[in-house]
Amino acid sequence: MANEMLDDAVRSLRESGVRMTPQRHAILEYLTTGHTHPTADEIYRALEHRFPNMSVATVYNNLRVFREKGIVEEMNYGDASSRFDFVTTRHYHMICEGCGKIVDFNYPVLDDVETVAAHLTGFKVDRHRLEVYGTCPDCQSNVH
Amino acid sequence: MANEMLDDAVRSLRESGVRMTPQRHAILEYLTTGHTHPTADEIYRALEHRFPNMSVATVYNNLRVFREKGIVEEMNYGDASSRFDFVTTRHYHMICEGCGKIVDFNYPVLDDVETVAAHLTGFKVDRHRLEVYGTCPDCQSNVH
DNA sequence: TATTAGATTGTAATCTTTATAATTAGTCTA
DNA sequence: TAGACTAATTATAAAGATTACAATCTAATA
Repeated sequence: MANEMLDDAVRSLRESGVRMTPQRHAILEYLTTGHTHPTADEIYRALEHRFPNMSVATVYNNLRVFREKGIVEEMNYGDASSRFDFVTTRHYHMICEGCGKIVDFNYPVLDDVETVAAHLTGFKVDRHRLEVYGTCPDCQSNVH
Repeated sequence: MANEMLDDAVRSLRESGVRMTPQRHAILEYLTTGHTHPTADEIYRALEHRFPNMSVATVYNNLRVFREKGIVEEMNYGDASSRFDFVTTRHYHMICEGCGKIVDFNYPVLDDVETVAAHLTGFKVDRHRLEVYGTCPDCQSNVH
């Protein structure tokens, strides 16, 4: 369940000395309850009715903390603002060029690419990122 | 040679009704002469001595045109500004998390990922993008 | 060469993100 | 449980990247 993910995240943050505030908890809760790839602004707007005094900076600060702790992944796509994704199992992203919709899909992890890239470039490889772009079913049928 | 790439680009743009201005030509020239993955601002600063009156908007406008025509690829990495890459042969990018350096490397095109992703999501696939992140040799030896 | 639509310029505006200082509030310990 | 310590939040300003827009200019075409 989402609750487990949330509890795990809270525990792991606590263990590394990160304090748990109501705002921070709410952002984590938002990310673990079906809201995938939101922007910072979307999170802010979703929570401002519960925290009328919350600052946008708080959202950004927390997202940075979560990213540094490996709890969320930050992604820059074509559009202006970053999107944030709660890290669960390894997955890749399919992105619609028509409407911007993002859908996760699973695929065997491309370890080989990392090995080859390390060999060719001399870099010490840390991670990789793969995105597929195309047109979602809705946008395909909306062509007129 | 770079000249061929440049000539091809100019021809293909002309054929699709894009006018060739000195500024536009200079931007293309810059992109085809060994300057890989520059930001819009880097292009602007590199050319402003030749075109003292050139506007930043011109650089952005042209990069958008080139992107729409498939002549350059736009990439958003962790840093603030987009980077632009002249499209030649298919290659992927290795990015240093220490200093931001970007190195191209070749790898068999991941057609299979596109096929699988299309099947799993119902999208019509257009293209994909892969980046590997790590630490470049320089940054590895600069750890102290 | 005259025409015309597209391109450029200059500037303002927008949008996202970060910086900063003051205030507030978790967490730890006595 | 109170007090202290320090991190987190808030509010606001600032920075930086990109876009919008109106006026001017110019490449392409006949």
